Amino acid sequence: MARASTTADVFNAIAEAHRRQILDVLAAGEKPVGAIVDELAISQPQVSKHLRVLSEVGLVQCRALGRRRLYRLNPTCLRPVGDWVAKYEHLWNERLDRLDDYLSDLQRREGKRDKPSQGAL
Amino acid sequence: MARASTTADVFNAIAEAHRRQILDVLAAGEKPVGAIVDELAISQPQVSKHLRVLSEVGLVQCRALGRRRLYRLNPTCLRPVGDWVAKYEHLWNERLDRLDDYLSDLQRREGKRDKPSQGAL
DNA sequence: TTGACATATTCCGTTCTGGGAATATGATGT
DNA sequence: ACATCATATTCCCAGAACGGAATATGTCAA
Repeated sequence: MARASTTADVFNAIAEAHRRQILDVLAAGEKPVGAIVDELAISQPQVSKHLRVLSEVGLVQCRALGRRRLYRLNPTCLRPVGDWVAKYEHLWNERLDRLDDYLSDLQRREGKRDKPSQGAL
Repeated sequence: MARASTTADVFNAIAEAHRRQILDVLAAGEKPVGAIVDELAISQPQVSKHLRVLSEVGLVQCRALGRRRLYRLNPTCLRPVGDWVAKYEHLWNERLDRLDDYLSDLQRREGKRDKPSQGAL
């Protein structure tokens, strides 16, 4: 079967560092291809190809203006990624979470902090 | 140059759906390879290969116990991904953000809501 | 030691990739 | 019509991927 297509999935699309850089540039606002080429050190054909991938997964949208094409970020498509990593966020913030829980418990119950907070992992 | 190695980067490592599934399984706690093979519908060699990739980028860690190998999630390595998508979170929550801003302005200034909120994007 | 079990590795084939170079498409201005 | 600018596409290549099948490694039990 070989590797999945980069356009199969937002996860595959953002696996490429250059593509993430392009999204970062577009996060500042709608821009024509040339502006991306200038900001990053990528050749124009490469930028166009990456933009094609990003647009096929819906991460960017295009609008023609004269002989330029303005690309704009469509951040909604990053939600699946955000949701997926969010599941792990509390794990790498575990220490802080426990502190928060502890403080919340202190505030709420005023001295009855004894919940063992189910030590999974 | 061809495509980047899956072990080059956490982003590349999690691009594969099967690898994300494995991480999801391990989020519940340390498990031997066989348990992952049972929970998911992936052959044992494939699971081992995916675990190797995940371990090379640091996403999982291994511990030998008898003839089994217990794999455990190392969620810290997902932070770069979390941080990267976090930059976009406020964009896909924009409507809520604007509502929040609006309400804050209402509360703070009591009726002077006229700031055009700089329409970037 | 021998056999059964748990996991890792190697070999193979198909598929898809990112980059470079060259070229095609398309719009603007004169 | 023409030259120029802005972008997209095609052709090519080396490299890497996943999956399957087979095999190697390593551990326990008797």
